[in-house]
Amino acid sequence: MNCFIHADLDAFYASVEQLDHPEYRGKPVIVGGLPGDRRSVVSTASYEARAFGVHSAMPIVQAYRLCPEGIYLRGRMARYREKSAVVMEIFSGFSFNVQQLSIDEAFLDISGAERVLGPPAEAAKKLKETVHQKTGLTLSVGLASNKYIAKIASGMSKPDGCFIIPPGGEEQFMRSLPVGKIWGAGEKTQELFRKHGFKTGDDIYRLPLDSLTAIFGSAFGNFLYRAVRGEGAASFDEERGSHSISAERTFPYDLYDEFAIETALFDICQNLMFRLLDLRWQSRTVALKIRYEDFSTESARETFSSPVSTMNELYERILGLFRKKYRAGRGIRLIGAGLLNLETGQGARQNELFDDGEEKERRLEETILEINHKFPGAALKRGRSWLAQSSAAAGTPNAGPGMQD
DNA sequence: TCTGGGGTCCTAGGACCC
DNA sequence: TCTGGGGTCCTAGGACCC
Repeated sequence: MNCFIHADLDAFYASVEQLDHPEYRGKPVIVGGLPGDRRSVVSTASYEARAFGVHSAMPIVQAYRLCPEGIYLRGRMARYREKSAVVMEIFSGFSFNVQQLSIDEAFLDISGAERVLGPPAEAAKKLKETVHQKTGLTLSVGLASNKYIAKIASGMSKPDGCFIIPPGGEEQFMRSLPVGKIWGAGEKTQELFRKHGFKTGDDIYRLPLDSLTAIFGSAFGNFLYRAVRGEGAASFDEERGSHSISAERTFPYDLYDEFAIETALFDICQNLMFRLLDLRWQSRTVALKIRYEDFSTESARETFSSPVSTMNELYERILGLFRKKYRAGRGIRLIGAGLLNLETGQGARQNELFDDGEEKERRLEETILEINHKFPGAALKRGRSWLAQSSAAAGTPNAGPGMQD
């Protein structure tokens, strides 16, 4: 009999802050931005803050209106990752098959582990106790015969709870479930549910497959058909196929100046290139994203015959897309770039394809990456002015390294 | 109340080939 | 002399998740 635990840390970022700062305990803590930060949103609100109506993804200015006495923090990702690693390590002690979904949640396959862990309900209880004892954090847990239902169950047990769907009870659970709790159905789909008068899983259960696919499309219609019958989603079990990395920036005020926009793009490309080298992956497809003042969003992408090999090359590819796409005069609130369809670096690089300048360039970048890696405080970067000179000189790096610290 | 950043997956349509 | 069908690769946009 299959048995999965979905374990989810409660109000994770806010809880870590309350642990590290005892004076925050019992008070509304809002992680995501300071009250004056334009265009920031709430990342995590402590349960004390939620009582004021503050929740994730809410603009900070709105949160401040609801809860001016709150403690506002920008957040410390490095610290959260550290705590997360400790928790994931504890999970590994309970299951050989831990599938981490994000920084604060994971599936634990405990099928057939009854002799070691005791009955599943006992295992879940012990897991919560161990995490609390060793980290001070509380955990919400869902237990079911498949991952999809375990995930929904943990959400319904929050905070610090445990919700068990007994084997054989899956279909009944899904049919009585309010559609608002169906995982994977967001705002737009909820609108469709309302339009068709669907209130619970049972309303979906009654429809034949072809009606569901007519309303929701082929993929999601099939998914719903299975979900309300208590069957797990296949997508949780498959290996993730494609990979991509991206970086974007929202400006506090809309940008109109092309030089300023291109400077931001340069920074973003630099960040991307270093991450790409660090991962030792390759990509032939670059992508650009522009969000305008009215929040309308456009994107462009292009696949090249060869992978991106240097920072210079990445920037030129992205810049090419930007100049084709951007209609001058429109205010830009966000600019972003990405590398799609990442492939593993296939052992030896095709160095023979690079000319001398490119090869030197690439090595310089790798050196900078390495220094940044060893001395995280150094923040070594290549200046944009240096790049402009170097590309004008057709790949002959000049002596002045143009690094800023 | 104006709406982050980093991801994944799906859809529809075009180009091209056999 | 008016137009099939399948496969593959690519692009833009959108929905959703944490």
